[in-house]
Amino acid sequence: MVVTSRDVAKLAGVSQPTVSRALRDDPRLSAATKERVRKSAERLGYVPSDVGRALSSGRTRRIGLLLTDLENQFYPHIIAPAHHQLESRGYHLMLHTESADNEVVAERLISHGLDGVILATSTIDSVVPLRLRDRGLPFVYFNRTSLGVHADSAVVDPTQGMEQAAEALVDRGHRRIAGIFGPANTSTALDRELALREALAHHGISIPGHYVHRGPFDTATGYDGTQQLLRLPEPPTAILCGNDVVAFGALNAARVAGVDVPGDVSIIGFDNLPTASWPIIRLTTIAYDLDAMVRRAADLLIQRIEKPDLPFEKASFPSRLVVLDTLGTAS
Amino acid sequence: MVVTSRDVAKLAGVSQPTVSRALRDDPRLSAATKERVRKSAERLGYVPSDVGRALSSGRTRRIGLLLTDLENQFYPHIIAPAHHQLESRGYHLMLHTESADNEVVAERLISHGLDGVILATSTIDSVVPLRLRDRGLPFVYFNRTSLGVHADSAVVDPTQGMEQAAEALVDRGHRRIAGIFGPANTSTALDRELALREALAHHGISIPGHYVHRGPFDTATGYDGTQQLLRLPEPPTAILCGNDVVAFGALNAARVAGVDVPGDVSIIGFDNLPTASWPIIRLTTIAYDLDAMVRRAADLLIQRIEKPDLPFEKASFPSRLVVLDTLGTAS
DNA sequence: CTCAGATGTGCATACGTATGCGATATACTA
DNA sequence: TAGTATATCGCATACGTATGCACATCTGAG
Repeated sequence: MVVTSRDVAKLAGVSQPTVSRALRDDPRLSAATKERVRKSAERLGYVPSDVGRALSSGRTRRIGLLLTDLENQFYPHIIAPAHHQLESRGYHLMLHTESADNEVVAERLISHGLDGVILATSTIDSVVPLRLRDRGLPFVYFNRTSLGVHADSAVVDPTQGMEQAAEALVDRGHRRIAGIFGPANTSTALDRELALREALAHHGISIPGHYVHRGPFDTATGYDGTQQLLRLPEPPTAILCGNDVVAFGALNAARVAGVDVPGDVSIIGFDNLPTASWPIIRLTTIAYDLDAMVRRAADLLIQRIEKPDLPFEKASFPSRLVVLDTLGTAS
Repeated sequence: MVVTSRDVAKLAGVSQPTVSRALRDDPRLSAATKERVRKSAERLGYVPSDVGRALSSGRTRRIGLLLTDLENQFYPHIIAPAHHQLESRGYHLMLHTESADNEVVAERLISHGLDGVILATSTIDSVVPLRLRDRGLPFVYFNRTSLGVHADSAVVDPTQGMEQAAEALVDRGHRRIAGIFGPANTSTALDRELALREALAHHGISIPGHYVHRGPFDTATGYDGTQQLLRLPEPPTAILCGNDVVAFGALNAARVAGVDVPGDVSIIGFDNLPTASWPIIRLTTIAYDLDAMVRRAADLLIQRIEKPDLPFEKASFPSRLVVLDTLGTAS
């Protein structure tokens, strides 16, 4: 039914191993033989089976990208650069979207025979990294890291961005500043909150408890948090959001509440998604080089796969404030 | 190094095939043996190798989803339902994002040993369907279809939605109606354009050539097209866009041009993406049940895989107009 | 003319699992 | 008690490719 290397071998008058070697351009074979094999392969429409290859070689050249919540606008933007970087280095991307982070997911990743995994939605208490480590399956943290299991990582350093944001806010007279952060079990949420608090502290400002909301990195979190903040007797004049998607929710809540942005309240995001700079949105946000970060994560993982004994590396990417229309002076 | 079924067999004091059967709950084995094997497997942390399983059984239970351009807001929304539907039927989703549609892509799909493929970004002249058919690899068209190769498909019927849009426009006094459609080599672009033209014809309206733009289903197409339309000596009072993403671009162009929506021009999209109903956007658009369509595509493909001889089926999903804020009366 | 070295190819086997079929033991029937 | 059916499991092998090693052929030097 399906054409195998044996069929090609028969047609070319060589052995099956010779077909294998010829198509992978083994230097020990003569040019004439290679050519003959190639011709035969093409004539039969032969396509090597990755499954056979994987079983025999013990490597699949496939790398998993573990995500939750692809509907979140953030994640799709890491797929294309990851795909390209991996392809350019001879690996294939295999996307796994799982809503949970548990033993089943870990088993699934292991059973697929991946050469490595990029973890993009780890929580600090994820179980997946533990299982992968036990199994000896290489992985890299992207964006978020986990506690307990050390590994290579590519992350954002929110410090500079938050310092610039704090300064920009203070310069415009803001003192009542609120934060709608991500889930408390993610490293990104914690890092950003800490960076913001430290930056504000330099200006003698702190964020009181009733100005703090936390939740998943989605629009609902931004919407609900903003709705509640705007109802306070003394609402904040600025809201810093855990990421752009949260900020979009905040913009929506402000619109529904009839509150002008940035006239009545300023809103700042994080990630600088393409959507943020749409003319109908023009969100002020904190930017970093997402593509470079993705490529770095891919490279770190491949390095780990090919040279397992190197020390772990943490690649940190700087951030900066991008001022568009949702930042104004305090009323 | 890695635990195999043989290791489990040795520990449980049975043969390797017995391990295979026990873990897949073969009714021929005694409950006692199964239990003993399960215990041993757990103790060793055994995870069956998909690679070995695939080679032996000839099936991977993996289904590919072929996409281009994941950065387009539309595509991420089909991944989650596809994933869930396939998992519920014992298959795994493997995402393939390719920028092109060519022989290389087809070979890649074939070599991966997939059991089937969902084609979500076919053009009418795609080569992939040809190769898959030649290879006997089952596939289903999602959303877009291709000419030449017949197969199962799940698509939108734009007729009702376009009729409702035409009526809504005419009722509001619109006569100068423009269209920014998708690429001329996609079935969706053609279907929608045709449906719109027919619907308008019922009201005695036609779309003149200078009111028509075409391009990829992205924001740039909507932006550029709208920019040009608004510059015309007699600009249209309404613009119907090939999909929501194009419409977002149109909204952006109107904003930059200082043109009020819907005061000066009405804009209508297609797809009803979550973003379309954001309070800061509130795009009037044509909706359909995207999730159901995805699930149907998955089911059709699985049916094709498991019962290859059934006649091809075309699942068509109705559409309807959702009126929000970007539709107004003609000025 | 012989032999070391280089070059090119085949043989045997391994990878991990699934499955047809046969073997053994047990239960049941007449 | 013999024979048949049933339950339970192992043996042998297949799946498609890669790779260590042996073998054969050829080249060129001494």
